[in-house]
Amino acid sequence: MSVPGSTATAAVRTSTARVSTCAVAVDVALLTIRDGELKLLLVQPDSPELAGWWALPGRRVRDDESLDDTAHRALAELAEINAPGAHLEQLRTYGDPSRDPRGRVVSVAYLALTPTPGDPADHHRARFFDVAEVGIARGLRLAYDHDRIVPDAIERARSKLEYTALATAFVKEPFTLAQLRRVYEAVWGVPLDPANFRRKVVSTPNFVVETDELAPPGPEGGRPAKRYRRGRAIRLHPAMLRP
Amino acid sequence: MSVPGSTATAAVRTSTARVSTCAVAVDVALLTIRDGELKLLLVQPDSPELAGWWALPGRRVRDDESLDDTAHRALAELAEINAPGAHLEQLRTYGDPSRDPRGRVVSVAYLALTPTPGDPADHHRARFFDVAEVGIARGLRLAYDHDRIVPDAIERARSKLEYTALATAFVKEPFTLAQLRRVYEAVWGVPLDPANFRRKVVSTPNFVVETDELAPPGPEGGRPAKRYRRGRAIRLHPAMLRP
DNA sequence: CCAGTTGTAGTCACAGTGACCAGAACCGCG
DNA sequence: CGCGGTTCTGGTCACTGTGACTACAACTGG
Repeated sequence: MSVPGSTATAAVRTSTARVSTCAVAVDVALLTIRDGELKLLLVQPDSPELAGWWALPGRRVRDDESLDDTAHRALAELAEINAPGAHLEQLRTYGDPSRDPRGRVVSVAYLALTPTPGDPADHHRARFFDVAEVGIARGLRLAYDHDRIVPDAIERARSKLEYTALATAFVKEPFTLAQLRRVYEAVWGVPLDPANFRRKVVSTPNFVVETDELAPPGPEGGRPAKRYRRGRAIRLHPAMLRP
Repeated sequence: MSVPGSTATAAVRTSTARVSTCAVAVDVALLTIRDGELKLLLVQPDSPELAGWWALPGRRVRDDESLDDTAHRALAELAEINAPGAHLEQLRTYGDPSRDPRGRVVSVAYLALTPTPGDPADHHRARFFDVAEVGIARGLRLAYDHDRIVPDAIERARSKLEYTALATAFVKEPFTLAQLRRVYEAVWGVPLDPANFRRKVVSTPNFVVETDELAPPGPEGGRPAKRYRRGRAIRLHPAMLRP
């Protein structure tokens, strides 16, 4: 029951002995949508012994830097992605003592969502991968414990689409409801009925706000679609449950 | 747009310079239900300059210790609570550079839920507080940034009761549906209709499993209630939304 | 036995949703 | 120009889940 090596009386003393100052890092799982598919940003680590492996962009935390700043810096330095407006939220912290073979590193994982960036990430050592590829780990080797972080990030995104207005973080403003629907379809991996989706979105208060603009039809033709902007709603009431 | 003091070329080098190894701590927000009210465990910090203040039980992470182990150790050492079966989950990590005046400490906050423990926590420097007291911070001084962690913990518990079977973590097995209902009422702070609550719980697959035992009526009398055990469901489909 | 309390079962109206269908507004082509 | 093909938008209908409520069951103490 009780923890070995400690007693209640010893606990009263200020505990500075036997306490390590481990390194703290931030790893970012950046998701975006490209070609109608959900994509994950991965980079090749610096370490020569990890050649051929891929990893989430991550940086160690500097002493004067907030965790959010470290996340932004990791994206900027490792993938040249500067998106100060991107949605960024903590996922969870991975602190297993053996997760990094080079020593004790506690990693704060972040989830980032952006509209498709202008392809600056395909430079040097950063690429977007289809999440289906990563999920089955088909030949793709993920470094450290990032194969545990990635599924958590994807599941977080999938579930947050249900009860928050987070889907709008994937599209540039203004957007059509079809674009927003394709976000849900890509993240959830299921087709949705356009009419029911529309009814649900416009009936949810402050999810999106209508503009008077029209979007030109795509290459397939079709009726022009109204353009919308993000509403001020954070949570959706009631939620939009996946089928 | 770009991060000051860093360039893309500098990023390729292995970055060991300018990186701090900050201290990592775990703080635990333990919630339980006593006298029909939601209670939060707080302790008096060791530091003499924090006399009169209260804080979440927290410990620094040792180098061979997982974060979960540190959370259990914090509860054991600071409040003599040894509950290996208690529900424990990460809340989020607080890493603002100025959150601890004594230096850079990154804190991984945990949420813990237990059935009412046998009052061992009222010893030396640990007490349960009504969350209403803490919420309004009525004369209660919370150390560090724990006044930010506590509302996050309470809100997490409230929302997780909606879409997970977590309410059963607050009651000892076997339990009656009235006990389970009082969990929801205490955490959400609203009364629920007994009949509708019952219909909802038993119709949700694998939320609870019926036994053939009966619980004796309480001091107010009344019909004996059937006893139930936790089902194997983790998530509730559909969710039990708060009114 | 009776009033009070709690647990359990059922009824009714209503909101939200999935599965459709139909029309509106564009496209390219003959 | 008409016409089929496509997408967007509005509507109907059946069904589910829920809130409000009533009724009954099974115990208590006086």
